[in-house]
Amino acid sequence: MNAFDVLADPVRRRTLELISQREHASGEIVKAVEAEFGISQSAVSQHLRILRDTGFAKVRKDGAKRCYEIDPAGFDDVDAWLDRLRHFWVSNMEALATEIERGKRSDKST
Amino acid sequence: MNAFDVLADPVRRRTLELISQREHASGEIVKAVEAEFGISQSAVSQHLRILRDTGFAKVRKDGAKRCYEIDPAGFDDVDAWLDRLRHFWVSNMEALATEIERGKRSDKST
DNA sequence: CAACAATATTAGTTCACACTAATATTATTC
DNA sequence: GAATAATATTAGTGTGAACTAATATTGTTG
Repeated sequence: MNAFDVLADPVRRRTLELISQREHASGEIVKAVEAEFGISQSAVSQHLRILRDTGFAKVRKDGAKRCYEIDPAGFDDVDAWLDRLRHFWVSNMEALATEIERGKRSDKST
Repeated sequence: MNAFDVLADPVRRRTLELISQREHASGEIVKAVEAEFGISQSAVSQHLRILRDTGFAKVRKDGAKRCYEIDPAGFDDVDAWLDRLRHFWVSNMEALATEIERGKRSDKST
C-alpha cells in the first residue's frame, strides 16, 4: 500500500493525530478510535499494522503492551510529491508574471 | 469525496502532475493517461470531474475543448492537516530535547 | 502452569469506487 | 442542418480494502 492510500483512511489519519502528540499504547488507540468510529479492536490492530508496514509508525514493546509513536519517514513520499507539484505551478506563475511584465513594457508605445 | 481520497488515486495524481506544469486540454490528458494506465476516455473524464468538484482543477472553455489547470485550493485541507501533525511531533521533539537537557544538567553531580 | 490481559492474525463478508460500454451534450465545419 | 470532433454522463459490473467474528500469540500474575 502506498503512502497516499495510507492517508486516505480516516481511522488511520485519526491514529496518526493521536500518536503524533505522544506515544500511545495500542489499547489507548483502540479506545479512542472505537468511540469515534465504532469499530472493533481487530480493525484498529489491522490499521496499526498498515501504519507500521508503511513507515508511518514505530512500535516499542512495554510488557504485553505495544506503544506506538509517529515515524516521520512515512511522510517522505507524500512531502516529495507535494513539493514537486508545488514547484511546478509556482514556477509557472513566475513565468506568467514575467510574460505580463513583458506585455506592460511593450505597451509603452500605446 | 475528501482531499486525501482524491490524491489516493494514481490516475488523478498523474493528471495533477500534468496540469501543474501547464494547462492541458482534456484530450491531451486522455492521451497521456491512456498510454500509461490503459484506461478509457470515459474513465479519465470521470477523474477530471472529481478534480473539478473537489477544487483541485479549474476548467476553461476553448471551443469544444476544455482546458484544465491546477487549482491550489484543493490542497488546502491536506496542507493544513500535514502542518498540524508536523507541528505536534516537532513540539514533542523539542520537549524531549528539553528533558534531555535537564537530565544533563542534573547529571553534573555525578 | 492456569487464568487473565493485551494485541495480532486469519477467514470470510460487504460495500465503495474505478472501470467499460453506450449514449448524450456541446461546439465546429462543410 | 448533417457530419464530425471533443468531452461529459449514465448504468451496470468487478475488485480491493475495511470490517467482523473467531482464534492465535505474547506477556503477566497468582
